[in-house]
Amino acid sequence: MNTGKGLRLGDLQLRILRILWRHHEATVAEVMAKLGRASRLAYTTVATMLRKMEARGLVRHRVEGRTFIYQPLVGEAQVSRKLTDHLLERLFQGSLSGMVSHLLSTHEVTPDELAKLESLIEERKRAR
Amino acid sequence: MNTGKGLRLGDLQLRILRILWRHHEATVAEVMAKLGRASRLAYTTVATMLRKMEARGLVRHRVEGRTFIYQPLVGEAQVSRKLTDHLLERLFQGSLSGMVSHLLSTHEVTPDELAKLESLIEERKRAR
DNA sequence: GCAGTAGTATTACCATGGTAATAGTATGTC
DNA sequence: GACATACTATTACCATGGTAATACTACTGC
Repeated sequence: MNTGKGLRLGDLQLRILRILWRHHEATVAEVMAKLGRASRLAYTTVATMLRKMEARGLVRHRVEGRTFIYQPLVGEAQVSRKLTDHLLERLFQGSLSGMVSHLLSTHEVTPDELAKLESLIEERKRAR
Repeated sequence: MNTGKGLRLGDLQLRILRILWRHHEATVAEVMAKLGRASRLAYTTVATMLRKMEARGLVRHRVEGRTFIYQPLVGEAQVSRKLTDHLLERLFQGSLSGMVSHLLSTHEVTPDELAKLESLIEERKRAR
C-alpha cells in the first residue's frame, strides 16, 4: 500500500486530487480542463500523472468504452492530516501552539479571523 | 539565487539546517555526529548533501586547514515561513483559521496547550 | 619515510515529480 | 473505406533529494 511512507505529494498531484475530490470522478480530459487555462499542461502530461498516481495507490480508474474514469482513493482529510502532521513534526517538533504561534506571528490576521480562532478555542475548551 | 522557487527542502536538508542553526557552524564530521546514531549515514552522504545545499545557496563554507566549515545561509524563520506558507496555500487556500481549525480537530490538545493558544490570541487582539 | 587517518572531489545510482513526444488503437464521419 | 479524432501505451528526459562508493590528497604518528 502507499501509506507506508511519507505520502509525499507534489503540487500537481494535489491539484489533481482536489479536482477528483470535488467531482468524485473525472476523465483525463475533464481533469485537464479543470486544471486548465492557467497551467497549460499537455493532455499526456495529465494522463501520465494520473497513471503514476494510480501506481502509488492515490487514485484508481474504471473503464467506460475506451475512456478511463478516475476516482480518488485517498480522502481529503487523510491527506490534509498527513501533510500537516509532517510539517508539524518537521518544523515545530509536534508543538501545536508552536505552529499556531508561528502562523499568527507571520500573518496579518483580520479581527474577523481572530474572532473565528477565539471561538474555535472556546469550542474546544467546552468539548473536553 | 535560490529563493526563486519553492524552497523545497528535504527532510535530511532540514535536519542539517537545524544543526547549523543551533551551532552556527559545523564541519561535515560534526554534522554527521549530530545527525548520527539514529540515522547511520555515511560520511560522504553528509558531505555530498552539504555540497548540494551549497550549490542551492542554502549554506556556505569557509576553509580551515583542509576542513570545510559550513554555515547556514538561510534563517530558521525564513524557512519556517516558506514551508508553512506553502502548506497554508496548498491545503487551506491561505485560510489561517482553516488551518488552525484543522490542527485543533485532528489533535489532542492538553488544557495547557489550549491556555497557551488562548493567550496567543489574546495577545494578538491587544496588539492590533 | 611510510601507513593510517581524515579530509575533499568525483562519479554513480535510484526514486519520484513533472513534462511531454511519439506511437498505437478504436471510433465516428463523410 | 479513408481520415480525422480521441483515447491509451510506451518511452524519454530533466531536476532534485538521498545515499554512497571510489579516488585523490594531505597530515600525523611511529
